[in-house]
Amino acid sequence: MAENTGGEGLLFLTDEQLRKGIEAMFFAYRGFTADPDRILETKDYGRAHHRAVHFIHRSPGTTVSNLLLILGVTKQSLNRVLRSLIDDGLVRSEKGKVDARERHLHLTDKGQMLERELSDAQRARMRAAYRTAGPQAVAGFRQVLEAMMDPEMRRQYNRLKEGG
Amino acid sequence: MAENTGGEGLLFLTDEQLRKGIEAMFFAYRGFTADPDRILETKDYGRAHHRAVHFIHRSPGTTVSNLLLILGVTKQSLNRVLRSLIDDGLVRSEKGKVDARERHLHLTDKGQMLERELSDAQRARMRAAYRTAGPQAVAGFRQVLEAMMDPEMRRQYNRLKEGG
DNA sequence: TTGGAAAGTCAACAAGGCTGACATAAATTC
DNA sequence: GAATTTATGTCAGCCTTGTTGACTTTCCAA
Repeated sequence: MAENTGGEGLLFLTDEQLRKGIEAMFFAYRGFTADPDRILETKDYGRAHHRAVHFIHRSPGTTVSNLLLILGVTKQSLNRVLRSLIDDGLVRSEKGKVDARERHLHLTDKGQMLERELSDAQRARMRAAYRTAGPQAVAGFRQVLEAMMDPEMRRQYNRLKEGG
Repeated sequence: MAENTGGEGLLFLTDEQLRKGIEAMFFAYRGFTADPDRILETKDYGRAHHRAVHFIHRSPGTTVSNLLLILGVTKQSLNRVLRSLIDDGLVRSEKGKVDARERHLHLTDKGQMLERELSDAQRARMRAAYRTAGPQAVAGFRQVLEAMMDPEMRRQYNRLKEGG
């Protein structure tokens, strides 16, 4: 079957093409989470912990509210996860100095270690995929993903993208 | 910040680049599931039902074992979902003619209707993203996703890709 | 000083994963 | 033909991670 996904600028969006994209997202996301999941399992954490650790690492000193926005879960759900990370000494929560209602979140050294382990694994897979596909494919990959986001999430993504 | 994701064939895989890819996957997957999730909510189904319906539609007459392979869950987990779909008259389960131990799964008309509704929504978003990003980006998108899959999942994906 | 925002907590619930144990029918092997 | 294996289904119980609702404490700002 001729794929016709080439760069000739034609529209080619058959249902078949779109379905393949949908299934690619499904199977790829499984791969994407597989390595961290294996690590987390050995440590009695889950994906929710990974996400929190990732974004705290990404934006040290971020507040709970901000994290809620990014993760898109309820504070009760996030709190449960943060609670265990704080109790286990991976995350430090500090009262804000300008606004003392806010809690600013940081990874401890122990938290950094877990983050490192998880992101090393995830980056390794991403790196391998990027190498296999090549730079041009990577640019396209990012473009399509970005276009697939909800506008609000795209805002969050771009905010993070430019160091912040 | 110069992005340097262009097509000049150099290696550019900084941790920063990889992190962006990781976050793009995270946020994009949220968008990817958002529309079906909204529809499913109104019908008291979840993502697990969507996945079952999708792959039964995709491979009519598929067996329970095959579905287990593709979805990567336990039979107990799948059974709970199939049970409700069968009881609600969306899926028909038939004893195999050559091997009567197997159950062959089909969508009923009602099941086809739900599948249509869900996939229309998901395709609409995918189509919009593809249009925005352009054909060349789409090819790259698919290449990277494919490279990101576990080998076993890539096999499943390719099996499905070529009608079947 | 009071209203509302930020955060935390308790309780209860649901979806959808998981394991383990067991049942049944049918196919396959010995 | 008997024994074993395979495909499926089901019961029971557990876990994670999401949800809603109610309530409190803290504290900024009008």
